[in-house]
Amino acid sequence: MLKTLSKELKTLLNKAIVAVSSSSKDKKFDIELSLPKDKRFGNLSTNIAFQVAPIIKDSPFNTAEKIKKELLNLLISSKKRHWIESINVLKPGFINITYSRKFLNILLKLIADSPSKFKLHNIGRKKKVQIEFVSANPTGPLSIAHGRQAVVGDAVSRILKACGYDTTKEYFINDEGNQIDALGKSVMARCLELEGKDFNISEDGYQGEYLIDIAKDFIKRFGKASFSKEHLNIKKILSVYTVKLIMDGIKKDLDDIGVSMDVWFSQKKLSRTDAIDNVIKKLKRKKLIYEKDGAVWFKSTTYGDDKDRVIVKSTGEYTYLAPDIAYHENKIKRKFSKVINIWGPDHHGYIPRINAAVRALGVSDDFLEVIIIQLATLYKGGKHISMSTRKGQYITLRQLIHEVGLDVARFFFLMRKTSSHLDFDLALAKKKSMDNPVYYIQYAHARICSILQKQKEDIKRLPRCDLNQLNDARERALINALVDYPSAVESAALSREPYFLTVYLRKVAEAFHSFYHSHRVLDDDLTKTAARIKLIKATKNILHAGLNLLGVSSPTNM
RNA sequence: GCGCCCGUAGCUCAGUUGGAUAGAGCAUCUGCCUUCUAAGCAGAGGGUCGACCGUUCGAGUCGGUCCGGGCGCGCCA
Repeated sequence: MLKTLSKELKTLLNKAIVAVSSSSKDKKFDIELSLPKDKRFGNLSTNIAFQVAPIIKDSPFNTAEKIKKELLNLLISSKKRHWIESINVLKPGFINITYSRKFLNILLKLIADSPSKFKLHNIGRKKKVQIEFVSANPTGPLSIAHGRQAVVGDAVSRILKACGYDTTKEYFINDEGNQIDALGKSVMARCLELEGKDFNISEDGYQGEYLIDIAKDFIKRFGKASFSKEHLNIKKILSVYTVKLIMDGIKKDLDDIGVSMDVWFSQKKLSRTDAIDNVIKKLKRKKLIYEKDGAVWFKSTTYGDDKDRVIVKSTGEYTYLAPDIAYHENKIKRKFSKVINIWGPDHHGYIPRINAAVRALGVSDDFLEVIIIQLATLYKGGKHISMSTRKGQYITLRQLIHEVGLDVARFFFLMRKTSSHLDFDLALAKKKSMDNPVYYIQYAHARICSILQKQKEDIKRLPRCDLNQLNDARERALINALVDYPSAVESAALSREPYFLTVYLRKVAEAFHSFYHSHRVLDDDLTKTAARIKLIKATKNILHAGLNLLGVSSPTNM
């Protein structure tokens, strides 16, 4: 309904502009109807007069007045005229549109009684979108940084799905290569250590203590005797075994933070096919491959990279780029219309080359989208907690979830723009008080549930609901906040920024708490009660839907 | 040196293709629990938007130069 209305308004505005300025007939204006930052400017606002003013050589304010006049005339013959309360022109030249009471009532009833029909704009149209995220090397437990990537990826996926996209969440497992060999060696060293033999973990090895457990586990299952430094086979088996155990751990960590992947894509399996060789051949045919210094190079500069990249080392081994190009070719073959990669900031230098590769494979510029999630740093009461992966001195994602819980962890990870560093204050996250924005929102939901429960017990029958009863400023503010939901979700979807939703939900919760304190829902006046019950049901549905898109629960009592 | 992110209230941050009086939360201060959850509400104070130029009807937002902070620049993955 909201979409129908805004579409209609845009058409009418365009007609109005043509009427105002006969000269601009061929110029099509991209009219934007945005949510004003303050509700006293109405429900929708447009700055179109600023664009038209220079053309008709009049002030923005006068232009706005002229457009408004035309718009009002056009509206008379529109079926949607009853949905508009007023159109106002304000100071510099904004045109503000306010929904009618009737329209708001229709929306409110819809949200309260059949939220599934209060549709989000179907901007996705079932387009296949793949979101690849986390894809952490299986060399250790997930870090806080991975946690943020996981939660953002998951929330973006939920939000896109809600907007009509067909999403696939995917994890690329880097289960072969030098790092995996180093991992095997490190576990081998731990095994030797456990047997009291000589051992050393090399510079590029992994020193995390979690490997000791894996070593113990391995010895328990396969016995001691098999170990000596010469056993290369054992080392291989050990790598495979370790990767599997670590991946199990990673899957569990993701599960614990509410993230489930649709596809686990193994690099090793990809390597077993001819995919990598084939894709290199394909690039060769396009004359994008050459040899230099004994290595094979990909001419990524053709597509905007600042230097060409090695894909086969002089040793004959692939660099990481080779399987990754093959992986992206695989994504293309799977007919996704868009692929979103979510990476940590340490990978941003990698974007031009993978972009070059994807374009070399012949898909359009906007096929691949890379989102860099800035780091999340942990604080405890203002003190920074430093971390180092290799040395294994860090707080893992698992420990964090254990300390603050899934809901808080997820919400905190989503609270900031992905391009901003995130300060995660453990002390704040653990507080069960109003400082904690998660509880603030969940508390609103729980309060509503409690009132609804009481209403069920106390009042048997409510009179017919008249939503015009909701006439106080706070009630109207709450209604206005509720109807912005589709717009908030859409902003989050298009910008791939779930934090829009966290901000929006806070606003709704605030409007509710404020309403709650100035009005009793269960009033002696049962007509008022009936209307307010409808209002809080609608609020509950919006809070629930929004929290759900973030993967945060909506408790019925707290 | 090059590239990316950031610099807005004491702290953590919003500010949607440039737009209306620069906003929240925390912290500080003042009020509010005999009535549906006080994990709450109402209100107050707090700003040279890092600096300087420029673009224009209009700049926190765009461009340039500089200052400050974080990260990345492998035949690692």
